[in-house]
Amino acid sequence: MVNTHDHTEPPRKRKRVTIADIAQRAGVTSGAVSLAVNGKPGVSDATRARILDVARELRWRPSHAAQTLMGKNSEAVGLVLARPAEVIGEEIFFSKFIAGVQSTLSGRGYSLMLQMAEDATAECAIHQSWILDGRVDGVLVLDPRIDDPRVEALASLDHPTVVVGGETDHGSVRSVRVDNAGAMRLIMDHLHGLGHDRVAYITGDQAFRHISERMDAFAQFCVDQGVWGQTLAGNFDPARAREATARLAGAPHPPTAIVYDSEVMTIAGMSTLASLGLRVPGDVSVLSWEDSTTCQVLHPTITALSRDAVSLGRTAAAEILQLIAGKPVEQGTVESRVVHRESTSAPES
Amino acid sequence: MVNTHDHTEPPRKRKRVTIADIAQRAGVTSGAVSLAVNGKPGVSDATRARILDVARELRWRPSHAAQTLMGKNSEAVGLVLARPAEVIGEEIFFSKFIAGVQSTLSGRGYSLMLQMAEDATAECAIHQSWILDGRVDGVLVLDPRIDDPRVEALASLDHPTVVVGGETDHGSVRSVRVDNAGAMRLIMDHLHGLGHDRVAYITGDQAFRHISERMDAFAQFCVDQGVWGQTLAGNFDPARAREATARLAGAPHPPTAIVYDSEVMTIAGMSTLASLGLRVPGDVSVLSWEDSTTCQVLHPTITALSRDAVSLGRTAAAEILQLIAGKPVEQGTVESRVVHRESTSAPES
DNA sequence: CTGAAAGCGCTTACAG
DNA sequence: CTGAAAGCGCTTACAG
Repeated sequence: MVNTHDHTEPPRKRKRVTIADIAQRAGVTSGAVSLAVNGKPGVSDATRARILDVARELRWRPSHAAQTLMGKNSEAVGLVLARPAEVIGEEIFFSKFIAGVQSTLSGRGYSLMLQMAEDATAECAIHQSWILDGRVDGVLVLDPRIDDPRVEALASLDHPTVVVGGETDHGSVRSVRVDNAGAMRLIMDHLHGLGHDRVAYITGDQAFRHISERMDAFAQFCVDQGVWGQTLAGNFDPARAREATARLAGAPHPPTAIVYDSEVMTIAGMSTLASLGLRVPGDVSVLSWEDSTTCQVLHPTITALSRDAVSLGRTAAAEILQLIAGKPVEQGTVESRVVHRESTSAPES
Repeated sequence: MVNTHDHTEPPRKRKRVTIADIAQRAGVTSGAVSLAVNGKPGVSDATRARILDVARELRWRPSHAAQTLMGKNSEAVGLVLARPAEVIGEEIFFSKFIAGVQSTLSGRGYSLMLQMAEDATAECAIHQSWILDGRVDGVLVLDPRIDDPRVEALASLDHPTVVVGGETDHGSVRSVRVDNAGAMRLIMDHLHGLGHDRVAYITGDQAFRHISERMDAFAQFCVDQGVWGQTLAGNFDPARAREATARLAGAPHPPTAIVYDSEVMTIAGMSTLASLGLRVPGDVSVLSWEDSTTCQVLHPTITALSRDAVSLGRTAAAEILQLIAGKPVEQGTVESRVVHRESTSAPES
């Protein structure tokens, strides 16, 4: 018996539906289909309706690759994280920021391209290849360092770029202004207002521009207001925050308040104080430069600077979207405020 | 005076360097260039060397769009998060998982496409468009729900898919096995071993498969070992965890140990206990199903199930990469262990 | 309003 | 080993 199936096509991947298929079925040319599906003038309403019907029926979807080849936007924004996986996994800031970026992007149908890099050089290389490949329409740069090479490199590519936490407006580069100095003044006003005049500040990595801005503002405030201010340079490492805290607590004349640069550092510091038998806020007030659920539920609850990383992300996303669309950028400002909770009070002595 | 600049070209975007440019400059055809730069046979070593030199000199980079149009892989993996931005910003699991995925992906030059979605239906739509657009080579699905529609939908697309936290191997769909039942047994062994026989479990959202697996294992253990076990269904909301904790604490015969399904819930519960004047672990032991720096630095430090979300992410990424490469998938298992800290001890009574 | 054609930047048979 | 050509799926002038 002859196998009549010998001549059937091999079961190759079901072929993609193209505008040519639609054109054939609708009895027009592929050019007409292109105009119709893109809502451009050049086809009659009747023809357009017929073409759209066929497209729907065939479940056609435009080929993203072909469209990009013709110069269409990729509808994606790039973000490279140049920090170790462990830090990104711990610091609540990153997930909040990304969540904020996402919520704005998703609303407009944009995706986020995310990658991690060893250092700023690798980060640049990734941004560059994404941009040259047309895989992203713009990129977001986080936490510029002092004399950051990335800003320069990206400016020379002349593509939409938004820097978060630096004041670099430069060619096609815009930035989300984060008023670190102002936020530090809010913090110091809060503590000074409560009556503290011996304040310590345990910092993150001062190679970052935002950290150095905070340090400057701290020093400035102390000088202006006659507050005894002690800065202990850290690097976001909780172990180091613990040491610094212990050193301060053991000093002959310890501070009455301590400010920490991150949530993780704050928690580490508080537990150190507790283990040394010091009461918060009775013996020393504590303030965190990052708010979180943990700050709200810990005992005592922690007074924190709420700069709202989620809306920082939203703002950055909104700016890059405007830049991509070629609209004038409404430079967003992210508000910070001090949320007063149990961990700060007037000094007892 | 005649403006000699009238005839200069407008300063349009500097044109892309293509293989045609290389071909012309090297005196060959573009076909030859393609073979040369892709390391394929068909050109002599001398020609190849010359072509590569020119390509380097012209700083040529292949057009990603043109390559995908010809069927090349996109070198990106997709992940859609179907949870509210607030939850993603708070739960440490997500950032750890993403960090883990990234660290494996980046090592192989892959990027992550990330997007947030309202619900599972929207998530499916995004995955589908990414896959059909050829923007991703495979997708990762997190936390399958009971009777999850996503798995079925993705299986029908016949593209590499890895489900994290479900046991669904099905067509082109693989899964990272997370032994929730076994982990719950570890937890209960720990508590039972300390002498607890009245244990409460405050859960996350039981619509998730992984939560329901944990609940089943909890009930099973209690029945088998004669432990009085009380499950209070929650939904990851710290406020709800707080209520549940207060209710338990106020019961006529309260539990001697409480297990929480997430870090945020645990912290909320601990602070509730503290505000009710109950000591941890003196009056009640506390155990968290998610480990973090916070668990390590809180006072008391929190006994936690360390399932290592970072390596879960790494494993998932490794599997999807194998699936994409068409290699047999070595199904990874993520180990869990109970890290014993201060918040659990033998019951005092 | 509609059709026929060129082109985006690459890859891949097919001849020489 | 090398050249000339077709094709991937779209968009966009350019004629009718």
